[in-house]
Amino acid sequence: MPELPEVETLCRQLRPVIVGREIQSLRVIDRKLGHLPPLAGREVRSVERHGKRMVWMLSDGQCLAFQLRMTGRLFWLEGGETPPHARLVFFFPSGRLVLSDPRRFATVALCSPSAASPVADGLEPLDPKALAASARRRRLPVKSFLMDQRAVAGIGNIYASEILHGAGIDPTRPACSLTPAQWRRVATVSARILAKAVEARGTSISDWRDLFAGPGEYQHQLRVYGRKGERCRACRCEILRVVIAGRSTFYCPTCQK
DNA sequence: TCCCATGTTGCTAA
DNA sequence: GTTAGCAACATGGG
Repeated sequence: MPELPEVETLCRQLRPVIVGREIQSLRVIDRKLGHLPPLAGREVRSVERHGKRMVWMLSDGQCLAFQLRMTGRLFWLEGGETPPHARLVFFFPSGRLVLSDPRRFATVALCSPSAASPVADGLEPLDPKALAASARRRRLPVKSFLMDQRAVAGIGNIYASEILHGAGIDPTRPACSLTPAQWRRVATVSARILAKAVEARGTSISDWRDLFAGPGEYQHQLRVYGRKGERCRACRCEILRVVIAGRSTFYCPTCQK
């Protein structure tokens, strides 16, 4: 599923295509998405992102929030084709935007034009002191802490493993046990990895595709995720897989302490 | 057939 | 209060 870099990729591709354009009509294919208010005739004023959530600001003051969850995808189509698992279609003058979602976990809902979220977004430079402060009483594994959307917005299972490898930190360490220097490493590495993943238009491990159905390229730069039994590119030791809070976690026992 | 899956929420129990 | 564990959501791929 899309994490921050994948959602950011969609936002960047979507802006030139729909910002300033009017939604002509809407077709709800999957009733599980629930009731959507009338949107026809509204113009999309902006496309924003916070963490893994995409938000459209509309000309009537409403905000529409997308949570793609595990398998939600957005595709821009100008021809007549319809992708598999289409759940929702926005008709614009120049084409259609389709929400495709095999597992049907994605949500679309109106939200209030909220003030800035108090949670730092992973693409912004993280403040190591603030990270340390919010982890001060958290004994859960630092990997789970990084994936807690209330701590940092946007980091999911793939990038949590990658960031901790880059920072040289054992993912099972209690969050409260990291030193200030280690939080500085986390802050620096996190911004660098997420930015590089955005540049690469995300990670296509299995079936992530961007707005134009193109694959991302960051899977070629992964250091640990999905590499159980392979060798660490830094020290040649074997990459291990462990389960933390029910999620696959990959790390190098030599590079990460 | 079984196991796995890039997410989130809510419950239970320690 | 915190955390782990589990189920649920629902489907497809290996």
